[in-house]
Amino acid sequence: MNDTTRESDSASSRPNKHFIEQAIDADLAANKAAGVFTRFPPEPNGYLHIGHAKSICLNFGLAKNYSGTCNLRFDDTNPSKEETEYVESIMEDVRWLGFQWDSLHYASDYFGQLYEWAEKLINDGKAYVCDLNAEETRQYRGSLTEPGKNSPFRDRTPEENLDLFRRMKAGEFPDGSRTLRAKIDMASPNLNLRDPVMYRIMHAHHHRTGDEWCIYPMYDWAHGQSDSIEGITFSICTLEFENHRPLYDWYCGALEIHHPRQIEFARLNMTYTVMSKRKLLQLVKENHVNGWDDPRMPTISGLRRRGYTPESIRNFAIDVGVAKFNSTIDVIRLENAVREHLNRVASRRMVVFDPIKLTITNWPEGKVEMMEVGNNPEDESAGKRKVPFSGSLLIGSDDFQEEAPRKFFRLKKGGSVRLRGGYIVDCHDVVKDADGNITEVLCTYDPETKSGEDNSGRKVKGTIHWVSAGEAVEIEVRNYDRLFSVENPDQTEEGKTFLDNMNPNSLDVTTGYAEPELSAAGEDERVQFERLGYYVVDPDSTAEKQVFNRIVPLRDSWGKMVATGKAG
RNA sequence: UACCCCGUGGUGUAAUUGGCAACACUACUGAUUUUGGUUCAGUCAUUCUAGGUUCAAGUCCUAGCGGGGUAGCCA
Repeated sequence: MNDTTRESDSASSRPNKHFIEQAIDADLAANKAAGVFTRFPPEPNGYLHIGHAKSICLNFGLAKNYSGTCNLRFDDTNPSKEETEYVESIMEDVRWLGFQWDSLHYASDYFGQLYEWAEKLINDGKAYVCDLNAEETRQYRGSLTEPGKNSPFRDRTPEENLDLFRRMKAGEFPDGSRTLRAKIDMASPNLNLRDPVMYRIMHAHHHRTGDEWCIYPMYDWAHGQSDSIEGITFSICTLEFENHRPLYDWYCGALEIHHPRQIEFARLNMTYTVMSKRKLLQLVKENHVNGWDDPRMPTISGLRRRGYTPESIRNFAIDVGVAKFNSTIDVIRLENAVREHLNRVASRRMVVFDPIKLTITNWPEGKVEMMEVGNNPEDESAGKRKVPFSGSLLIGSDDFQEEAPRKFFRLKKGGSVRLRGGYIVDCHDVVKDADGNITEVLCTYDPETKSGEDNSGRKVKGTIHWVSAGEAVEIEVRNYDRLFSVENPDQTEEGKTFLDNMNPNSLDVTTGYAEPELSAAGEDERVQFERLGYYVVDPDSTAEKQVFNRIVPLRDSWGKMVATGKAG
């Protein structure tokens, strides 16, 4: 499959550049930046989700379009939350999305340099060791409307600070007893500038540095400096860091080091899902879903298992745009992106759910005819496959009604329908059980109407899919739906949580009866079940039984007519 | 109630930086169709409000209104 067509992510080919590209163009033109060097800086404390995918596409895309570089850097400054499992999943997800980092880094690689720079700030009188505990620090900080008060330890001499800081590093003090703080302005209207903490004492085991350190840098102290060390020119982050930019700038200025430009954009929000790491973690830990890669999760690993293609996610990321307005994208756009891709590349197969028998009474006893059916009407080069046709077929019970409304174009008693890739059949009778339920539909076929060789001139309103009962292969089908039943799961009534908004019908497991060719589908292969939806082979498949996940259903205008009462 | 950011169709993004409000998606019409899929055509806006500058304002100015963010030793 061609993984690059249709992607208009070349900055030069798109007529209108978004505000970040415009800022980059301006800086490049003014010689304020030597090139476009970006980074994707996740904290390894959870799995990546579709919102991160937007950020990944942005950062790697910018680097690619401007012939720059993009690094992957793990922001691992808080050992109490971070794990190697997450590091590995993140690398896998970035690669799966189709990106390759120019170099791989960890903020923890810079702990030594950060420490040296901290001593420099102490010597310059720009940082001090503070003995206030967490609670006191909070009180001294003031509030949104009131200025803070200077810490009583603010005016220690550089010598005293240096001694104390070295002893902090040496492990002489217990957790939480002291911090190193930047000396900025306790009265600043920007709370981030009220002598922010640079280091806290944490006697914790770090996933990479082990027990080497017992003081760990805060985000603000580590992030910009890491950017600087790597020669990043554009440090792109989400809106909630806007208030941190003055501090980002202050640190680079105080250190007199390479000074990247931080630019903030609005993170992705999407309907019918939650995006916070905390909530995703809760869904996993409390077993509301089957792990991080549950196909209903908005995680990249979940979307991957669901059957989404990297190309469709990249197209989606471009489609939603980049701006500073805090918006919520309709999940339909994500679904459309994968439909658009799969319509072009997925082979069509026939699979019947909830079957009803269709017997062709004028079919030669025991005859099985192999029909040649195109794999993809959108792509002639996809070739054909053979589908067995016989006198004993299965069709979906949805596709038959004994007496049907005028707009019902499927099979009804006394009516006709085209069997996709087969013949036109005419229904003359039904068989019912003792309770009056239809158990079998009796038809005759019209030999003049064979698919591809039909010279009969007959026109029928509808075409339905089918499988030959004798040759049908049973498969397990997992029909997934949205995890939440409301647009904004976070909007809850008093006393309820987002969990109360979960969709109880987000997974429906059923048996499918498939044409034999489907057995050839290998792991990860995506196909369209004709008239139903796009499906992917799930890794739970065994030699005995294939398992398919529904990626997304086809648009269903008949279903919509039924739902809105316009089907009569 | 302090500071910062943001307000353009139902949704999301544009508007050559002061010159006919455009594109995509949804919805609704209709056409085509051996998938009720796909495809094609059409319809859907007092640019948050009020003033001001200007021949001309979505864009500039003033005031207001609305939304989001910020008081972790999280990132």
